Amino acid sequence: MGYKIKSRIWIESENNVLLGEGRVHLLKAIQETGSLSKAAKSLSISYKKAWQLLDSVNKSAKKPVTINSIGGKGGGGAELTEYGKSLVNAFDEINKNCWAFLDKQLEKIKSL
Amino acid sequence: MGYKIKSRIWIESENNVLLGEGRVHLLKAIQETGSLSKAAKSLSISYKKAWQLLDSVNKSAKKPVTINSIGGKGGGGAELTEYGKSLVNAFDEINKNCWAFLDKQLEKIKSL
DNA sequence: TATCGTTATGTCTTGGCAAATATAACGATT
DNA sequence: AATCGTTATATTTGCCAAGACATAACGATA
Repeated sequence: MGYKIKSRIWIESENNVLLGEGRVHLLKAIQETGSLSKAAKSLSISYKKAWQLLDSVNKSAKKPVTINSIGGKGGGGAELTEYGKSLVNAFDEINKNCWAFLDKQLEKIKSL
Repeated sequence: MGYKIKSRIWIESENNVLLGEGRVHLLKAIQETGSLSKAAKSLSISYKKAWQLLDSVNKSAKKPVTINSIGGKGGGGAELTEYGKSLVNAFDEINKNCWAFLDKQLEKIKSL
């Protein structure tokens, strides 16, 4: 019965997308599973798409966001760096603040 | 050399999109040109796309946003209602406020 | 050195959306 | 009733991005 205000935010670095909601979801899934391929499965996206996203994040960031290992015990894996974790946390916080801010602004529409 | 934060906001009503940036651009162009077909040309989108967008806006809104006339002098035309004008103004204001808010939040990323 | 489950890429196919095209309906003006 | 530039809508065509598929590279372990 009411209006809702929705938003999507993202962070760019030198005209490249660094972080958005999809990328943050992926980073969180990597943190939980310890592997890029498992993260892709848990998000129901192809491994290729996940890899391209992560590659783009790491190329846009000033410091590495993940450490990826190939081969070895278990075949390899991926994990977030401390920098990556703090980026994810900062993005989440900004996003939540933005939602709260927009909810207040919505009154301007409802009163019309 | 710096990070930028970007956003896209939109307003939904009963799970239908009422207003977004594209729709607001279209409404402004209608206001300036007095016609949906001229508005479509000025935005370099097809007439069909413009018509579908406007139709969706009018179906989602509680009151008419435009008055469209078919035939007659000049073939017809479209113009914003007072309600339509106030919706556009409210959206613009919310959007600008959002940008300013996010610019402040960006410090949380820069300091990492 | 054979195995294993990853990361890292290239290629090929397809489904859905956008654009182009066509045409009907309309009504004030002449 | 003929004209005109719209609004309104259906149909077809074309294109691109996402997905499916395939495969190479890797290195710890045994």
